[in-house]
Amino acid sequence: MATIVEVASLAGVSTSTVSHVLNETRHVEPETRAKVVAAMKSVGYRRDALARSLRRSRTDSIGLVISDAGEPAFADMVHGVEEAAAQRGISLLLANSAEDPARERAAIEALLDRRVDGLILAMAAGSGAGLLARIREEKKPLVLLDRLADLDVDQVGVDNQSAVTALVEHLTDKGHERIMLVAGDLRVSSLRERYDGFRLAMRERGLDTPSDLLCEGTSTAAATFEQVGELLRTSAQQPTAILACSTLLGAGVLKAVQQAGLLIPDSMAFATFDGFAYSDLFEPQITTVRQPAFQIGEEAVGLLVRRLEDPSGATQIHRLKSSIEFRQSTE
Amino acid sequence: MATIVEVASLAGVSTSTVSHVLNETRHVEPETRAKVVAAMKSVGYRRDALARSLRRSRTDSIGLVISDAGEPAFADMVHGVEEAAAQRGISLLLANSAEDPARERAAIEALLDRRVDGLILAMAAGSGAGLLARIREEKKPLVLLDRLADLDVDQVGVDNQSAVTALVEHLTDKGHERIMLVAGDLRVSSLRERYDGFRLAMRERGLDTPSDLLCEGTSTAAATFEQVGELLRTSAQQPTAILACSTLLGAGVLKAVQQAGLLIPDSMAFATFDGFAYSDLFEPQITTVRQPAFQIGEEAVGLLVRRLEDPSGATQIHRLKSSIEFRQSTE
DNA sequence: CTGAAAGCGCTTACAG
DNA sequence: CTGAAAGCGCTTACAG
Repeated sequence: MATIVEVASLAGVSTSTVSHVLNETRHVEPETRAKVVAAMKSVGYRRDALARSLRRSRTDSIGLVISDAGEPAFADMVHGVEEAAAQRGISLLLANSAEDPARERAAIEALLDRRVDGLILAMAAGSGAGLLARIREEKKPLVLLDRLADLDVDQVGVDNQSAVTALVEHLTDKGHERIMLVAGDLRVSSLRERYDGFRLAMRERGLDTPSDLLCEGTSTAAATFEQVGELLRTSAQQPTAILACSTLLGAGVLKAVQQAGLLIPDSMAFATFDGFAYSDLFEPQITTVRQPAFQIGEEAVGLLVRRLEDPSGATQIHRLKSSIEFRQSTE
Repeated sequence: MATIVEVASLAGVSTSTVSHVLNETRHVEPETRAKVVAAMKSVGYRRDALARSLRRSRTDSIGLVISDAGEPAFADMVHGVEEAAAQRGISLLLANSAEDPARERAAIEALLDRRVDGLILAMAAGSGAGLLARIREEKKPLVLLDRLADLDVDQVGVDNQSAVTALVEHLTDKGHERIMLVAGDLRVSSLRERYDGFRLAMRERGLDTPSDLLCEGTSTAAATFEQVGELLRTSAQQPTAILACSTLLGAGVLKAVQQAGLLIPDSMAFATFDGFAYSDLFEPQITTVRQPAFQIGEEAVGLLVRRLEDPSGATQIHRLKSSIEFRQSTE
């Protein structure tokens, strides 16, 4: 690998000059510049971003730690982050915590070691408050993604409250009063928000949800299948509708409903958050809350970049609007 | 950020010693070590991976450039790469070319600037041979992912030939002779292999596929929908089965089939490569070739690491086996 | 068993 | 308009 020194000596100039033509950071006489450019060409010069970063103490890279690379919504967010970063000439370091706080911690430490300019984080379900304190301690710009926290930190997510309210309104309008909520792991803030929003919206309509219509704590499709199946078999008050709070939970519910021999929508209405890819091609067609996952990712980069430019600006918390696709499953 | 110098002076030792306790790279007296460790704790020392990389001329990072972050199979491969890299303490730099050779080139240049130890690449459809030559020129270890090339480079993909042969065998056994192939962009090597494999397998069974049963060149679901719809409307010899070579193509086909008022499998058999997530929950249930995408990703990291350890070893080309899920759509 | 010092490849005040 | 030189934070022969 050729270095700036070789280029300089070949061109008969100082390394300062080479650096300045490289960065267009001070005027260089056209002839001098031409010699430098020619020298760079001839040795196949490529600037070492590491050395540059070391000297400038910024890396033009950011770290993204997501909690569950399996969920399609997260895949779209990663996609959005990548796109927005690339547009700005920022490199993306990706890590997946797989909902494991220990892996999450390790990933973040590795990212900090690499001196990323900032972090975007979708926290693992069980991760403690210590983690964020640690990042703050390092004074590293941080944006929370999808899973928000009640803290003074930049964040981007979706408006879970209003989405779940709209869904409850839709279902109650259709005459449903016994709605089962399949909520998932309530340590995940987005799921907690959907859960709380659901109960609030129900109460506002004078409806109370008995505990055997609240299925929470599962975090795999298989476990959800089991638990929902059990509830459908044993519950004194059978639901007329089921609402799942993520793709994975929805998959478990669908399987349980099918096994119970229930038909959607005739014997059971069903709606889910996030939903399935290309689902309009298949039966049953399912009412789905779509979060703008790609844009959430883009927005996270936007916030992070803003923060890098203005470290002391006011904290921003963005909640993008979900859209609801009303389909046959709740007809 | 505390540096090794501060730690050294606080502990009353040289920076050499600090470095050696950090890396456990030579014996240090227990007492000395204790002082160093205490000093590191007290200043909250964190090693600068950049400086370390610069000095050692290796970064313990790899770059992954994929061609289409939208396809679920690629999402799984990324997932596998991330997992395998993390296990080895390697950081992952992710970029998406979105099938655009210019973006691909830019991404690779950025990665090379960052001195990644190696590259994993799923080439964009239209990317020229120059790209690989360029990487070879830089003597950067490279593994080709999913989209293989007829070159002396480490590669991991799937055995498209045998998968498509099995599918053709399955369909012809069911009595299908007029099978439409929806092949996609034939500049993509995996799609080319499926196309060639299909024609070969058909010929071996004494079947010739007329050109109006060969749909190729589309690379979006929308374009595929249009083109397949057109063929279904105009073709002299209507197919009794359709085979799609990717998820995206399959989505276009399904829509066209539905619009044509054809029922799967009664009036049209259908099978696809890659397939849809959770598709066993929905109707119609579709015969699908599943590639082990996650393992392909893991394997790519394995090959790359092997190459880093043994730069002059023999080139390895791994083709993992796909599995075929036979479902109702081809009954 | 430990330290002094060179050097990785850049950027950037400072000087002329 | 350009150059000499310090310094970013490490690792690692070399020496004792």
